[in-house]
Amino acid sequence: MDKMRPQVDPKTAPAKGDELYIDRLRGAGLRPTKQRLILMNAMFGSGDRHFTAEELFREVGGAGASMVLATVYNTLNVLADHGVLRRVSVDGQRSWFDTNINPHHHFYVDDDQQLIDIDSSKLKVVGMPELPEGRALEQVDVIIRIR
Amino acid sequence: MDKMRPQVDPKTAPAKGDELYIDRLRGAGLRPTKQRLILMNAMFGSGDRHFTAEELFREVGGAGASMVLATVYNTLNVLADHGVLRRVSVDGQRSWFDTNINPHHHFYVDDDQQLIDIDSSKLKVVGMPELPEGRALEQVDVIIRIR
DNA sequence: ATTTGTGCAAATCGTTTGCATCTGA
DNA sequence: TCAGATGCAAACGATTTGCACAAAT
Repeated sequence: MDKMRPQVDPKTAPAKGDELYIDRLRGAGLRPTKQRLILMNAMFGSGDRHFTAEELFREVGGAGASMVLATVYNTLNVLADHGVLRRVSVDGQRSWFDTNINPHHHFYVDDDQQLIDIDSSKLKVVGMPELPEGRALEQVDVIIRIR
Repeated sequence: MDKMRPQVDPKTAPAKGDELYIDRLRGAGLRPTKQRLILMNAMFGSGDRHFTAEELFREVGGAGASMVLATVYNTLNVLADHGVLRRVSVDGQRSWFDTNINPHHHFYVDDDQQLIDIDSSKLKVVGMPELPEGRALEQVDVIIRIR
């Protein structure tokens, strides 16, 4: 089995559409590195989407490509921690990420492990209870599991 | 404690409340084994609660005790699959289980990794969208993350 | 006698970490 | 220059699995 082989490859030089992502990264206080730009392009290049670290890694070339799996994990975590991505917990196994950071909800198709957005204008949570003493609201997740 | 009465190892002797659990297991089509009864007692012995496999394992004696960790995992999975327990996904790391199988929701305190029930009479989801073609509703999870 | 469950250890899977090296500001 | 990123391999934690043995029906 071939090991991941990272390399400095000229073909991965910043593309023209990158200014947007460079700004977005800088705006979050993050350095726009080559790897991050590759990931941003892959993630945000085609509308709202959901993926795991492994999936995104394969998408940008997998083993022997532009970066190492650990970098994908690190980057996704950093981006989620800085509000560029949203983390979604659907199963106890792996972490999902969502390019849509606006409040919204999800269908989760158990059988084919797929996330589908639900606009927050349609589905609402009413009767939000008082939070326990001294706690602050962080996020409301609604996951509708279907099969 | 009564010293006159011969002591029986609580790990091997069915307790008096066990008929209830035996029925509940049989009702779910499961054999009431010694290990399962120990777990049922621990889980359901004190109102609604939340726990991970590891936690429950420690509670019933941990290593060198009444059963092996893998059995706890297997049992919890079987019980959840048969509707005796409810699985709750809050983080991408480990699986939580809930003894309350009635529809209800949760606070999740991020900092101390704690689940708190929210009665479903208070908090409701309105505007449930149509399910995607050919899908059936399985469960609705609302998790209010707080810190 | 069959079927089902358990013990145990090894394997697997997803993810993180330590450290040397590299890179962007 | 120098904090911050990345490569890489090893470590890790949670969970599952394979197989021989034990227990429940």
